[in-house]
Amino acid sequence: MVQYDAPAIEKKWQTRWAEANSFAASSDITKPKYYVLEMFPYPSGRIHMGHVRNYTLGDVVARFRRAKGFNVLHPMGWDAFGLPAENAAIERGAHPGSWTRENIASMRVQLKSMGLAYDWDREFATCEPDYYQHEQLMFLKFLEKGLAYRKESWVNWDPEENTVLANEQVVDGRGWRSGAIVERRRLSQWFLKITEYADDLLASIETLDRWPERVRLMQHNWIGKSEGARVEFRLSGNTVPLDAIEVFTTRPDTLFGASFIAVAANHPLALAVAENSKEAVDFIAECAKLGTSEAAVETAKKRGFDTGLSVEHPLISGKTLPIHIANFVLMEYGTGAIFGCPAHDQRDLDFANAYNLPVTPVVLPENTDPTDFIITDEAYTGPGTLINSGDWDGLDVESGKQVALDALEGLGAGTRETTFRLRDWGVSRQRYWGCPIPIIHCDDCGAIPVPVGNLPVTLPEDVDFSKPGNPLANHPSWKHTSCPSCGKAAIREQDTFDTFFESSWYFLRYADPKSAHGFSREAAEYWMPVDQYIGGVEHAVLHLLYSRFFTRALGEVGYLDLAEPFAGLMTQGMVCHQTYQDKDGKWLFPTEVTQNGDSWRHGETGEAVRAGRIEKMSKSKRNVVDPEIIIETYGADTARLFMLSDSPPERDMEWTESGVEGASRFLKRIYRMANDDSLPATGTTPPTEGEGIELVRAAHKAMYGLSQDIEGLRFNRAVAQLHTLANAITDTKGASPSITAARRFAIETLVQLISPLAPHIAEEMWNALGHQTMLADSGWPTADESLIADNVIEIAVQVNGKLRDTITLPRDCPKQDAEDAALASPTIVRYLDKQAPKRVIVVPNRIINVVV
RNA sequence: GCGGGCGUGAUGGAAUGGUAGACAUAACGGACUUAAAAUCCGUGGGCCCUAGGCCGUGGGGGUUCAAGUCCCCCCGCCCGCACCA
Repeated sequence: MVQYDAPAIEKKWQTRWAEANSFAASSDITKPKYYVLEMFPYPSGRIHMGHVRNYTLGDVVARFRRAKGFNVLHPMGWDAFGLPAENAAIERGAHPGSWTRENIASMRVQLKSMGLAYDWDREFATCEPDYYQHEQLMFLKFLEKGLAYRKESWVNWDPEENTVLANEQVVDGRGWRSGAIVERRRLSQWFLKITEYADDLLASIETLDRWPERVRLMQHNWIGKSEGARVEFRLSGNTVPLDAIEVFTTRPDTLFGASFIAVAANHPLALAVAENSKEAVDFIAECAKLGTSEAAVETAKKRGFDTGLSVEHPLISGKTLPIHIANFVLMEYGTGAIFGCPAHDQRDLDFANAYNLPVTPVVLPENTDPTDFIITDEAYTGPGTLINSGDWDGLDVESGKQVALDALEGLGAGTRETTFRLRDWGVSRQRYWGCPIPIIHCDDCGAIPVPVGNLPVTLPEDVDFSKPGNPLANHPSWKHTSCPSCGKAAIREQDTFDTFFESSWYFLRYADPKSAHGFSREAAEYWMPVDQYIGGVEHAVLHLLYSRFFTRALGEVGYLDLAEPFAGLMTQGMVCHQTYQDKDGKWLFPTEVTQNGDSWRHGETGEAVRAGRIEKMSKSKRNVVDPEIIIETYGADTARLFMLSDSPPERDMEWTESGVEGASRFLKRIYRMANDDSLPATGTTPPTEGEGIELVRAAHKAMYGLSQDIEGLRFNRAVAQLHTLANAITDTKGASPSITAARRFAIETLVQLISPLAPHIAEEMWNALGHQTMLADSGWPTADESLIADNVIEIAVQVNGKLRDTITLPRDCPKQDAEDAALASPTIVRYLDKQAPKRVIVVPNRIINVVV
């Protein structure tokens, strides 16, 4: 009996594929292409199960398409800039560059052990000047076209570390490392004008028909187009150097219900008030501690500061509204000021209740008595008719909006306006490990682009992480240079790009990774768009939206002509595992725990262990399984097969030991089938009739079903097809020539069908079955559709929608015959109880429903 | 707070509005074995259990000949929110 030796088999075929360069994309652009891409990894040092899942999914698609005759591009590389490298530098003294490159080297070995069909010749790392120099040029071209600009913006500032913090580094308002209270600070930063494309990015979501609906919705909401009005409220006094406040609203219909004006803490009016008020200064400082994230701002308790100033209501003469500075108004959205209508906006109501401001309902829900309609702590945001609104009374909300807009425009107090929630993309980061922004600051000439001939601006290698702050700013010489315009001494920009910059065009680089121009137009236009992009749903908005923007911006500056970068998108779910804690609440690794029936014990101490919830694998909860150990123990094919079984790819999956065992057992089982000495010789023709025919049909059904399932990315069902075929092979007993010929055919089919999922064992079995050619080069079997459909079908018969009997009928039999057969069934006759059926519904080949 | 998703046997899941639970995992029974593992065969939603029947897709309502699937309301859990990638 041949033993299934996964490590030996996997090593053998990985070497063969590499020697034959089996998975290199061809430059023959006359062939139909297929571009499969998985989101490239950050080189953290070791692969985790999320990677295994992601790359297995992509590999199945790549191998399947290749077998079907496509010229497949399936590349891999490294998203190599980022914060963890700097943390390693601070915590362990490692240089970000060497730390990253070592991580890449070890992860590459791990990835290769998975047997992924990558074209490794196209690999690159974004931290190398050979990559990032191109984006420096792209940035300068954006700048020329006005797609990049500089403005002041807010950052989280850690006063102890003298550094800018990412939102994730702010924990409960404090710096994660220092514990110091984080402040908001204004810095001058570079922005890309993504808002220029807001309408196009929104409208084109329609064309992304192979994207998950939820991602399209998220992008839609993120862009957040809202139509409304800009309304001017004139100040009634003149104690500040401003005569009016501009407010953006989507609800001009509720203007009569306005009871206050609220401005952002960094609104010009707030700053003007602060010049003469200590309390205002304190309140603004308080708001600055909130952090910069939207979630922090919106979940914070609504607080405000009454400036003592007021504005005139534009429609009600003599009425004034107080102006507050409020912590829930964002300067980045709209005009940084709102009018509060507490009755019909929850935030405004919370605020009004806290500060005793009046609440006037102006929209009455249908079928409600105005005298009973009182707003206490729940705002009414639904439809209705206007009340308490002068001439507008009786209008419905929608027409009220139009009438309000006309009125405001007539009075010169407001204009129709469309705003987007989408903000321009701030790309400046005050960090070392990123692509330097190619700008030189001159006292006389201002911000001057580095001349194209002087690119790339490379990072200095000798940096010091022991001092607080940005090492690029602390570097003794790197920043000093001369102004390209006037020649005087000048200073380099010390900020680097957001790492989303690199990932916004890497898919283009793969098309032509050695190009001196980033990528060539021809290669990009042949390979793009990516036919199937696969990655985590956490990228549903930012990375995908930035890439869509980049594609447009690069088109604008002449790099290519492409509507959308990713034609098909699949977002995979997370890999989860049960969590375990000991009696002290300390998290335990699954390898430390042994299960005994329903209870768990610590493997060494024998102490009882509490098995907790199934959660996303994370280092902090220790519920992780190391892919390397799984691959060593069971083999990559087992790991891959288990990843694909059971859970649909877009859903979260649970990693279980028994599941891995099950996948391993299945592979061993089919390995035995393929090594069966009693099979007839290679090339034996399968029977076309007689006793083996049912097994042949089962093989064709599997070919058809599995191909459909892979095309539809339903890999769990594809695995079920394989099980069903394997079971059919096992169930077919007998040794007649017809049966053994059918069995060989079914086993060969099974081997071909499993090859995209478990490629190494498939090659080995193909070889054992007597084939000299590599399975990877053997094409894809096509089902004979005449063998798929059964000739007789079991059809359910319902009485009043309840299943009462099943009858067997020939396929596609006439409706009347089906009805007669159903009504002749003794069971049905009994249910009819001698009454004539009222109605009989016959759905051919499916169901018959008798209505009594 | 806003936005998005998910909820079906003990478990992961399957099901163009048409026989709910394909396929697998755990469990149980049997065969083989001195024994165990492996392997093979079988049982496998719940209840009343007699042919048979009743109830079942988070909860409640509705549309339909027919609802896991469509519509409305509610509950629970998970994810994202612009400097993590």
